[in-house]
Amino acid sequence: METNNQDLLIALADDQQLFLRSLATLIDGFDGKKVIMEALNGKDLLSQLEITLLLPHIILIDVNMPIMNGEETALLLSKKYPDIKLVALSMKDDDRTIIKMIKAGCCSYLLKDIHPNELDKALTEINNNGYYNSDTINKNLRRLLCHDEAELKLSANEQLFLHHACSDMTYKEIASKMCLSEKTIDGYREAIFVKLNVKSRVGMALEAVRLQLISL
Amino acid sequence: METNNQDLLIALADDQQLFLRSLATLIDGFDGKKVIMEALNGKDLLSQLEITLLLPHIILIDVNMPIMNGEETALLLSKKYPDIKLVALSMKDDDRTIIKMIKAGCCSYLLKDIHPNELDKALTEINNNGYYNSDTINKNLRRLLCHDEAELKLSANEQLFLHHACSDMTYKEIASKMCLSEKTIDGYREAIFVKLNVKSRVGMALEAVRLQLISL
DNA sequence: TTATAATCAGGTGTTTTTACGTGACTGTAT
DNA sequence: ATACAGTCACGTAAAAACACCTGATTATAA
Repeated sequence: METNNQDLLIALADDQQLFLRSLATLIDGFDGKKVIMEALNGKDLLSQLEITLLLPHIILIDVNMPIMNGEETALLLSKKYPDIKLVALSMKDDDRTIIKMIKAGCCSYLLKDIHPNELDKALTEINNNGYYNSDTINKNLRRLLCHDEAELKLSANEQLFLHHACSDMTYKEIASKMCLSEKTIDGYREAIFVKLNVKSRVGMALEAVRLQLISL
Repeated sequence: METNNQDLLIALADDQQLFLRSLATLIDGFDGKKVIMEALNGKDLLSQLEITLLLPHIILIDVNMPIMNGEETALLLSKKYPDIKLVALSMKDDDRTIIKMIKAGCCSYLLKDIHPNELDKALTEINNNGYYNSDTINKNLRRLLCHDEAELKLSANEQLFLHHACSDMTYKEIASKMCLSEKTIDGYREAIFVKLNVKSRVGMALEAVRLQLISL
């Protein structure tokens, strides 16, 4: 692999192989930009970074990956390689995800349906200024950061309960599976009803899916 | 745009612009293959086809698109342009979606996480043989086509009920909203429980989301 | 130390959901 | 005409879900 001293070096992490390889091809076509690393998940990316002699300047990280997702990956990377600029890449532009990735150390959040020209521009700006935010994301950012404290916090047990609750199991069965009293389970239920602002188990389950607290 | 007489001409439809353009770049790099059309949705694709003088040999269609989704698009295309080979492109490999797209006229179903080499091979084979199916899809195909008749059929009222059931409303409220007896509603519930093979309203709601009978 | 919050657990009673059986009324295909 | 599938409706009883209350324990902060 030939690289120029002047090149802006990029690493990619995305579980969709076709997109990953395509994007690499596209970026290699950009002026002065070179993809030096392609990973299929966060773990893959980290192990590649450990053995490489040539670190990238910018890493594009898909938010939804198996094995190690975007948030975990970004958190680890921002600690271990604070000089590398991290960019979140996602299909969705929901508030919570954006906040999550920014807090995890990303200096930008790009949607997968942007135009290649904007990506090119974004990479250049991130290299020059250290950040880039698309208009659509930007206009919400202040509001997002203000509401940051209103974020949803579930305890470990509440999260586990929520997962079990998104099934055909009864609360009794869940209590038994979690080795807790039915009444404790009932407490979790009430707490989550309030936090998610719902009035029934169905509402809770669907809201959990919407907020991506659980995946289908 | 320069094309060679020998080139295999490809059209693409995908709502994620970055993927669309990247994929085009990738495919253009394949030997003897040329992307001559890129559309962001089914409607866009159809209107481009109507005004073009140069029809593609193969069209890659994303299953999930806004405005006009993959299934509708494939159905229309296979009627209007029976000579063009249609290929479904999707992130998910769930049975129902595959069946849907094959029935809509696609001669192949490819996952977005395949390796570029396999895509290249697939395109060549589709041009030569008229079809291509990846191993993972292929091994299920016979089973899928057998179970085809077991497809899910909900009456209009059952569908409406299902939508209402995916909310915080009680069955009583749903009955009132649908101007039906609670007992009738109860009948819908039982029928859908059997059809979706679930044992509770939560299971029903989540399964409905999984099967994309309802959207969030 | 006291206060504060988080977690776990129990009690009581109501409402909702679920299971199962029955029958009437359509339309329509044989 | 008969048989069949689909829709709507009612009844009963048990199980599950929900609301609102209390108190014990533990950890952490003021």
